[in-house]
Amino acid sequence: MARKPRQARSKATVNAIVEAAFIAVAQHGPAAATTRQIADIAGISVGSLYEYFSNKEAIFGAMSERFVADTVAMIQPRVPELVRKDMREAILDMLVYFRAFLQENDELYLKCARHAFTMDFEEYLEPVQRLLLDIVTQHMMRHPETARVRNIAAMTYIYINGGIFAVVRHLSEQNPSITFEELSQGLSDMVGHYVDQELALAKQSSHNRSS
Amino acid sequence: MARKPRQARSKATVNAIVEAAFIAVAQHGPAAATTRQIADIAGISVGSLYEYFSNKEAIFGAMSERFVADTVAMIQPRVPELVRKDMREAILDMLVYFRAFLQENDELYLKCARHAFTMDFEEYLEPVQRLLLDIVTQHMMRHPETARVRNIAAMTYIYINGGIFAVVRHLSEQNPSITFEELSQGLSDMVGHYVDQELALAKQSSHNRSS
Amino acid sequence: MARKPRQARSKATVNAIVEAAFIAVAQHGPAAATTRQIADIAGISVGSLYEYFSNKEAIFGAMSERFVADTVAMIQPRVPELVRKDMREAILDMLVYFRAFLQENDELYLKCARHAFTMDFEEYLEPVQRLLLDIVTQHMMRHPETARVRNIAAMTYIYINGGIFAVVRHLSEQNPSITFEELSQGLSDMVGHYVDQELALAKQSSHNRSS
Amino acid sequence: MARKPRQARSKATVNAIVEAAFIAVAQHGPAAATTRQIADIAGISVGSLYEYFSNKEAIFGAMSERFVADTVAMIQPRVPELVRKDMREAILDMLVYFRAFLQENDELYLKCARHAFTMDFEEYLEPVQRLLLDIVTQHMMRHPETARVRNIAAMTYIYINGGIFAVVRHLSEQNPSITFEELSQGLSDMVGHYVDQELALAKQSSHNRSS
DNA sequence: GATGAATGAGCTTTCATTCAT
DNA sequence: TATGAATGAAAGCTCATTCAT
Repeated sequence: MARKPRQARSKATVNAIVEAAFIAVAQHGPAAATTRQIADIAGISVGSLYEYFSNKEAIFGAMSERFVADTVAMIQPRVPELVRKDMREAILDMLVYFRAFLQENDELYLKCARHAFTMDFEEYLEPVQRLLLDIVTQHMMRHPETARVRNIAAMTYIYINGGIFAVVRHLSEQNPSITFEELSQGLSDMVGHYVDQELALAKQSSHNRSS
Repeated sequence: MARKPRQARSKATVNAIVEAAFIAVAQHGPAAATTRQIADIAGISVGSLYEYFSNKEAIFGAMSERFVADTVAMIQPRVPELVRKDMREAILDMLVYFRAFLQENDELYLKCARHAFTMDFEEYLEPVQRLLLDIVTQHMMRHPETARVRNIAAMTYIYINGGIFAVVRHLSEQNPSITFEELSQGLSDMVGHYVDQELALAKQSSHNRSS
Repeated sequence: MARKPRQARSKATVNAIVEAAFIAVAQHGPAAATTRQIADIAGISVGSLYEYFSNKEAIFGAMSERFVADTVAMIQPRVPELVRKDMREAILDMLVYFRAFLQENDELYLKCARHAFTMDFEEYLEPVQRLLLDIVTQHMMRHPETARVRNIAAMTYIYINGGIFAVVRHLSEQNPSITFEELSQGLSDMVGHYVDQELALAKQSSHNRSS
Repeated sequence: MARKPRQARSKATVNAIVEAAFIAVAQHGPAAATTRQIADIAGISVGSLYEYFSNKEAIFGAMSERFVADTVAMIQPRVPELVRKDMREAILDMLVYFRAFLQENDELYLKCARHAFTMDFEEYLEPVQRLLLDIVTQHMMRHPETARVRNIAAMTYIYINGGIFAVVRHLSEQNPSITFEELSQGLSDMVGHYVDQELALAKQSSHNRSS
């Protein structure tokens, strides 16, 4: 069982371990990353590693939490700016931010994200989902006309899951068949057009009803 | 004399191994599935297993190929029917087919697909992409007006990657926040609306140009 | 989980492992005896050891069974001879047999027995208890007068537990304060005198009652 | 100035460590009891523990000494009373005292004693032996007729070793085949009858000789 | 070809012991 | 003196791979 060392130094060590774990997983994948590697990269002994985490699984858990926290921290401060923008532009911006985030530190997060779908880290993803739903909600309040769009929940689900996966996959590919600009433009237009079309249909249907 | 029989038996054994591997991976995940388990399920010895595959990795490779081949074999015969249909309906049909495919044999493929994003099976995905692009192309030839839609490559890319992932994830979830019908309707509308909107924009722009 | 190899060779290997375990435990005690040591002594690899036993505990279990089986096998053929003899002589004989048994193979069993009280091998001891009780019963049938002795169960309990322990301890001591002859004579007389006294009391009491 | 207090505190800490060790061993057995546990239970740091004991082994040694000292301290004050009593009664009393001693503090000593036969604590047992021999000697001086009993040393050896072991084993059993009363009565009678029989034989033999 | 017992490197995890603070 | 984080040797156990039969 992991002892609970105090405060300052301990926090730094926990940090170092989690960072080392990201590096090890990026290099070898989660199955092949060993506790020894992680300890070595973190510059500590295996014994110390187990002072801070009760087992390998716990390290992976901390990685997920960290990844999610960093993702949220990256998007959070940009929310006000995003909700003010036009939807297509907001999505494009987010995709660009997301790409930069994944490519930081020699693509550390990107390399891990490739494997992340294996780890049961989906349970940790909830804060990200909540944040994105929050953005959608705020955006809708500022652009009330979009409230008429049907099936918002499904669209958000598709966009979050499919969008994230498509981006991660694209950035991981050696020779992608399309450019990142085409991809992000496509995602942005797919959502944008969908909303426009829904609004057109809504207007038309209300017109029909009133006539 | 008996030259074929030997090859036939070989093929049958290879088949049995790959099927056993699917079962083992579905049960324990790719990292925890052992060669012993696979051999046992296949009803052969570990020694024989290595007669047909040079190592565990090779089995995973064969699984990817098989998965892709089966996917293609499932869609292929329905292509004529699909390209004849309205786009939204065609997509809905494909999603239903895909779901049935993943859920066959006690969700054998679904359970494997959850982990599949780890294995470097993406490189094998190309035949599926080609098939879907082929469907799109054929569809466009039968519905020439859609030829004006821009960015077809990107849309297909997004749809294939995002769509597949969203479906696999959705089917794997215990308590999905949306129903499969909402998901498939969403995916179908997202593409359908996108195309409609593109066509509307195209018409409008050609109108502008001609005036 | 321990595979179950077949027949001949496997039986020999299992034997070798158990014997190696006795040697290792005799040398280092059960807590300090490692699977590596056992495998080395048995002349096999650690991997093989786990082909035959699912874990260290299982090896200890097999040791207990083996020890008990050997003990029974040593006494069993002498039962007819023992039950025919006078009680004191029978006990002396058994103690001499038991000593020889413990001192076989460079005191292999003796060295292990010292630690045996730790391992929960008491549950395996039942066959030995049953055998000794059987001897007592047979003896009583041949010497019907002893049937009047009270508290046979308690005496047997004390003799088995206390006697075995006293002998093991004595043989383990560097400088025992008494000789083995004194010890065995003492045990034999303790039981013999007890029975004689009980019979004397019984006779006297029946005499009193009849008068 | 403050010279004693330091020693006093030292002594108190050593005491706390030994008591903690008893608790840890009772809970987990000697092999599984860790220095960390012992330090935690003692309310000190591992570092301090090594200030007072050079290693784990030394703690076990102190436990043995303490156990023996406590045993002696328990019997010592009752010696005058015991030597005055009839032998059978004296033995019964001692067994009852011993049981109470083992069952004190939620069976702390009993739980440890089960494992004690492993630790080389036998070398420390000598003071107990000396005490019991002393009791026997004093008893004989008060009951001079018993001086004719042969083999006193062997009887004492058997009684101490066999008796202690039988009692510890009995108290540890879930479903003992005999009651504690039967056991203690048996032990007391075994010794009592032995002595009576010896005296009878001695009288008879002296009679024979004188005639 | 088929077998499966044998291998042993290598994994996760524990814990007695040390030593800078 | 007291602390407890750090250490790392060493334990139990697994499993991909080989090879004698």
